Amino acid sequence: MPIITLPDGAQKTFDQAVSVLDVAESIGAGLAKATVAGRVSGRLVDATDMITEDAALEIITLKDPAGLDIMRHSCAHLLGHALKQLFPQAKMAIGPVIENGFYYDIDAPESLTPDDLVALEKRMKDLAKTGYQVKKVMTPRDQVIETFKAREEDYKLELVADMPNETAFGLYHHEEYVDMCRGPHVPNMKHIKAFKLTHLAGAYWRGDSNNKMLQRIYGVAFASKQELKDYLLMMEEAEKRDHRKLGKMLDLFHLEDIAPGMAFWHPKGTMLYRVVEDYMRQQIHENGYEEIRTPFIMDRILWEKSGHWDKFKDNMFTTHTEHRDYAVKPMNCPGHIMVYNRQLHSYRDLPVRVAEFGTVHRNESSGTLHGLMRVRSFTQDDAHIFCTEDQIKDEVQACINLVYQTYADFGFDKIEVKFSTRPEQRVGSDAVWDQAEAALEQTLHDAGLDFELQPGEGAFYGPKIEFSLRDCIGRVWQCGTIQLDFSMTQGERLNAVYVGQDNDKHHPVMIHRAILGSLERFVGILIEHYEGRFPTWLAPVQLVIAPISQTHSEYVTEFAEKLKKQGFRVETDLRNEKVGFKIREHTLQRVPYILVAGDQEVADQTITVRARNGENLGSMTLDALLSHLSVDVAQLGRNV
RNA sequence: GCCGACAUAGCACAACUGGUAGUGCAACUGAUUUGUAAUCAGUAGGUUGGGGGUUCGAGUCCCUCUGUCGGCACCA
Repeated sequence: MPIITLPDGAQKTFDQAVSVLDVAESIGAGLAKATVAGRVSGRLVDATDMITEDAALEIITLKDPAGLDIMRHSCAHLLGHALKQLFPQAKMAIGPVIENGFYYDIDAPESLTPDDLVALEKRMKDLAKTGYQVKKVMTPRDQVIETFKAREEDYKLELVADMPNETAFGLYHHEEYVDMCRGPHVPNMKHIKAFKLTHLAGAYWRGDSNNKMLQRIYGVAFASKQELKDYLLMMEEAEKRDHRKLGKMLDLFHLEDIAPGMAFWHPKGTMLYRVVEDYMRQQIHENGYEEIRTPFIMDRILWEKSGHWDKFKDNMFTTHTEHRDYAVKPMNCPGHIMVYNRQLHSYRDLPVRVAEFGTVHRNESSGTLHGLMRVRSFTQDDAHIFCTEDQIKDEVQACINLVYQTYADFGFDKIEVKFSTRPEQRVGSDAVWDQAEAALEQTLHDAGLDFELQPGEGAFYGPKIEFSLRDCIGRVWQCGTIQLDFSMTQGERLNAVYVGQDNDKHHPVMIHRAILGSLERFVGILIEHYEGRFPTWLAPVQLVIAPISQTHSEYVTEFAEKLKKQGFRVETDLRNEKVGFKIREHTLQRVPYILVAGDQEVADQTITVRARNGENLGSMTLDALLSHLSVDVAQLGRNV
């Protein structure tokens, strides 16, 4: 006689075991129709699962984020159902839920084409329309194995073998198609109303590059057709923000075959890059760092000592002259230790903070390259802090603060934080790693930051905190990082020392940190974040002045000179064109202000100001314009 | 690196099953002297990513290399 307690506190008593659907039915037919699953005492269950004891029950519909995920997961099964009808030889691997949708990895003898995707989607729609019931059957282990053997589902069999302690598995019967899943799933395919297969890609079985590459079919699914439509429209809009597209359109940079993964920065892109770099330079000078510059190419011996040669040589470019082997630096840390080591340091000197806009080269595998986001040559706003163990917490905290302050100035408020611990390939003892990981994690907790733990993802020399931003279509890119390193300063490595209070020599702890990370990547993210409509302080060209006719050219040129003297980036457009034509062009080039001068302005000694959004700010004197601009520039990227 | 797709003028794109490589914008020349998102006319621009092959004939078919795009693996 289960007593079911609903979220509002209401209780219902039943004579016998009931399913979630039964309870929903008892409340109302509409609710029953909308039910996709249930949450019984906090655990998600299928709508058809029986409740035998007293329980708290939440009925899950598509309005619930969990319901949406369940439907997406079922949509993956629907894909399986359609796929096996059209491609009976395909073997199903895994089909999980991801952000906004799902994918299914399959092993098929033929390569699927975009046309196949269209056909699959149509079959899925047809199948969903029939509104068939999904039957869940908890099936004993040997019977599951028998079922998948008969169906030659080798990958499912591997999955079963992977769970040796399970005695029974949930098999979901979608008419003739059978899939195995922990569930829950929708009870009826009528819940799947709005989906689209988006793209095909390769993916390794179990994410291991030693395994076979399967074909992955990606899809998105939403509760309603409208939401799907909105999503697709949003993605279409988002793609217009692509930094590679805007980089061409706004003449910021280009890439070419002759140097894959290395950007050619054009004058406007270089200006943007420099504004970012100069901002960061000011930040480091205000925060107690000293700027240095170290060589691009150093003897291989150094890299052997630092541990890079051992752990990182596949990604390093090398060169040699006469009888010496060199490597192009993939990181700045060894060079920074060279600078640190030129002096004997007292504990009183610590922390020593050395910073460099360090250009590094890494031989990234070809398939990883991606516009400015993943390149082979990039400049880091890198710094290394040499300090005592007692100083770690304060120094890491200061770095975290600098990250948040900097990102806010650039207009970012959504920052994803990750904490990565010891990888398999590493230097340093476990005791040292214990200490380093504990120190970083404690600081993260003290800073009150939510973070995602990434076990095994740390650098080879130490654990790291990562700060990531998203690009226009939601891909996550690591930007800032704080890494703790107890190893590289040791005697057997690069032997950095300081004289302690006890008059003995000690090895300092080294904190590797970058705020923006790669300037290339950060600028790429900025381009997408602002869709090229940079706030005035960042805009490569802040103002363009156009005369109404050529008789006003001299006035315009003089006006521009005055603005330039005040440090503004201003261009004149003296071309023999109509003002409407020029406005169109400079608007498309996203210039923050377009200034126009004709007879009226020359007579009044003013200029007419048009903002980027098309708003007419009226005629202003030079002084009025300067004060308007100074307010605009001072807010940086905040409130933009 | 792996799977798949793609590569045509500075840019965006055309070119039926193999049969004379085009259009728009930009560029250049000239006219126009312009008041807030495109003034008009003309000119020039290409070893169709590189190499090889099939064919009477290749942008188109095949092989190969390079690069790009979407993922996967990688990401200090």
